[in-house]
Amino acid sequence: MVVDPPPPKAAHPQDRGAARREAFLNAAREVFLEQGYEAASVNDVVRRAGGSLATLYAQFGNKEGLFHAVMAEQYARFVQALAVKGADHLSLEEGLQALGEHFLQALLARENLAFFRIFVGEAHKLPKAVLDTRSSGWENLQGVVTEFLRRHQAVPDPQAAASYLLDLWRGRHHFRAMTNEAYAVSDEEISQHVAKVIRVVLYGVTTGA
Amino acid sequence: MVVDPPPPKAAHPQDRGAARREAFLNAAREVFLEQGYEAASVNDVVRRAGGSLATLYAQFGNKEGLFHAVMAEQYARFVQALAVKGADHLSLEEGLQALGEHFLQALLARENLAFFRIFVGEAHKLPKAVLDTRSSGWENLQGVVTEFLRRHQAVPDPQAAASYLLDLWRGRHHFRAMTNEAYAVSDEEISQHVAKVIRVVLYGVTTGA
DNA sequence: ATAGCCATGTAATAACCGCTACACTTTCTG
DNA sequence: CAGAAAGTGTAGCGGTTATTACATGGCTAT
Repeated sequence: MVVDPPPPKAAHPQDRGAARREAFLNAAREVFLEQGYEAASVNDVVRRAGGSLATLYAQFGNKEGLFHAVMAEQYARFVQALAVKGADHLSLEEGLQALGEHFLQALLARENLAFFRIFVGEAHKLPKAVLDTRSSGWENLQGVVTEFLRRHQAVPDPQAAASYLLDLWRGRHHFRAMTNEAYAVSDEEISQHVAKVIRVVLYGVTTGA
Repeated sequence: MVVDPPPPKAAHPQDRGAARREAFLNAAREVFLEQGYEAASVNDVVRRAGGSLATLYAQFGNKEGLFHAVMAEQYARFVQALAVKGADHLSLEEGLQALGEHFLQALLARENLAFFRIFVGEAHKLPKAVLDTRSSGWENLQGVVTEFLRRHQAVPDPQAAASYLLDLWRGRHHFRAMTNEAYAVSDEEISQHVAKVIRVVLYGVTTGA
């Protein structure tokens, strides 16, 4: 055996490092999302995650690097939660209803609300890599809704209508939920709100009343 | 002169104290709005305002008290900026246009955007006195728009239509402006956006396209 | 003028912060 | 099994923080 298999070498240390990294990220996510960037303590993260402070600094460089990693991961989760594929075979109203409910549920999920709070307050110190793809999830969803409207030939300007749908779905609850942790919306309320917005956008305010 | 005039005694010290308080509040507003609560330093506030650290603590108790005072004042300013009286004699479209532009200009003003950023991130540590009246400005404006629509008998459900107008006016720009300091909207864009939303809500998506 | 009051300026306290250094143990590799 | 590499624990450094204490100055009223 003069030649070892080139690719499959050093499996364990990578796993070990990845496990440490994941533990750090999980603890850091808790701390950052519930305390904010400035109030969060790196020592507190290590205290919760176990392991050593030195290892954390070896992996993320400094506090800001850890914060960036947490926010990038959290943003990716949110985008993935938004990405929904089904609903193509549904009718116009049923499809929009499914899209809208899924969208609003994601927006109002506790973890994502905490993420948005930090995001709004600390956006100025996030790296461009996160900021540049900032609106990709949103525009992606808007594209899905636009395409759905276009396929059903429901409105003359699908792009504008999709924008109105998303803004109205979000408008009523998102800001209030961000600024008030006790603000709760039941599934029924979400469902009815989504349905009403659909009627208003598709058929005008006279039908929605 | 055995009896001095009871009310008008000690005029100067009150003025002096009020002037000190105002100087502290102005400096604190700058510091808090541009640095956030945690990153802000009380000594920095005193350095900018002049005066003494001891007097600041005598007036506001501690850092949180100073923060509460700043946020309450700033919120009052925002509410007052929203409160617009005129536009009663205007036509339906012209009146809504004036209301919408005024509303969006206030929402997107630099100082108010900074206020919202702190408000979203730090709402959990604001006193109830501020939080309870949190939505009063918004609901007040919604009431004005509702009344305006009702007087013109423009729609069957003025309350719902007013809600849609406000959500759509705000939706497109507010969140983006909060998370991106470089996000700029020209007066023309605001005017056109407001007008388009009015057409959509009043006459449906078919006309707005 | 004298006594009292309040603002001032400055210094000190005590705690916590991010971060680094270092000696030690564990784990993997050749 | 020897040695390299990586993880661990702790202790400490330099700095900043909110907050308090205190000695000093200017003002008002008697």
